[in-house]
Amino acid sequence: MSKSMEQEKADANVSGELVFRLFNEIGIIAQLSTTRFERSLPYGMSRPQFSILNWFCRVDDQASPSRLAQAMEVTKGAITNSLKKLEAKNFITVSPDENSGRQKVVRLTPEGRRARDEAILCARPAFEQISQSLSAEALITLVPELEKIRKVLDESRI
Amino acid sequence: MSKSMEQEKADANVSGELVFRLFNEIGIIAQLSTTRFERSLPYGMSRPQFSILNWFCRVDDQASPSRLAQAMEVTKGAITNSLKKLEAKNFITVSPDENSGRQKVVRLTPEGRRARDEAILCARPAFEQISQSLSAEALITLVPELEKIRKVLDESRI
DNA sequence: GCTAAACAGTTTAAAGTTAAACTAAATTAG
DNA sequence: CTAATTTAGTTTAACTTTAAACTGTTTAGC
Repeated sequence: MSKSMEQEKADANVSGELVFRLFNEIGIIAQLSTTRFERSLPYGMSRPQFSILNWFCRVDDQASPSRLAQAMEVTKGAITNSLKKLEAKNFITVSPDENSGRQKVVRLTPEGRRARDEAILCARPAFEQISQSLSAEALITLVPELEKIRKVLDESRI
Repeated sequence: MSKSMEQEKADANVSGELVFRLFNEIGIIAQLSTTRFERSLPYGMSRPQFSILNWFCRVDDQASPSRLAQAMEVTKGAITNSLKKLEAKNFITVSPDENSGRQKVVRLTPEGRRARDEAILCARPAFEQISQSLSAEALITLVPELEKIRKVLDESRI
């Protein structure tokens, strides 16, 4: 085996180990931060429910349930469930689509928008401590790298 | 309001927004990578089950269920459930603790160790693609930063 | 020693998720 | 135009997790 091949193999092992650790850390952080985040949310809102409201504020003002399912990366059944909860709280409206009899149109209500803004305010303190113990520079490099990883995973979804 | 105070506030907002995006990305990556990882695992092993086997290989060769619950960051009930599954597959043994009538001792079996090694082999291809589309340098800076965040979250757990 | 508190583990109910079956509507192909 | 396929959304069953109640054991305090 040539020297360069050996080196390549070593690199691969190091990367493999690092990728493994990477996803391990990410899994633990996701678990801990989701728990913390959900506890801080108002109106008995869950993280998936918040994500839907937030999506409407950031991406589009209306969508079909299946589009939301894709955006949230969950099954259609899960979305059906979440939309029922949000509708019961008057945070969204669900109406038939005039252009397609098999689709529905989901829209944010003004109450939903207010609830989302409030949720962000409520969650802020829970994360302020973390933002204090992390340097701004670290965050600035971290976030784009994670976005890249998310995109790779997302585009190569099975 | 003084100039520096204004600047401070702006920094806080930027950090707040970044922290928010950080945990959002982490949540999505965790979801996508966990799905991918679990699909690649052999013996109908779940991620929590794998984590337990992996813990025994990396940290200690025996432990009580409650120590595992703390290490895995899940409730005792969840551990009871996972240990039953692992015991049914003969990947662990659960015996009474001779020194304490209320504790149990969980140990990895040789089959469990083999299953863990096999799981790592099975999972490797699923992550190889990611490790190729990420630079080694990026990984090397990313992982320690995430470890730091995990520790902050972990130490300040509510 | 005895009682109260703390601790380890299990069980239960409630909640949320997935995969798959199902209903209904739209599209495609012949 | 009709039949087959695909698509949208709901429902169901199985599973996992949490929080809380519960059982049994150990430790502390008096």
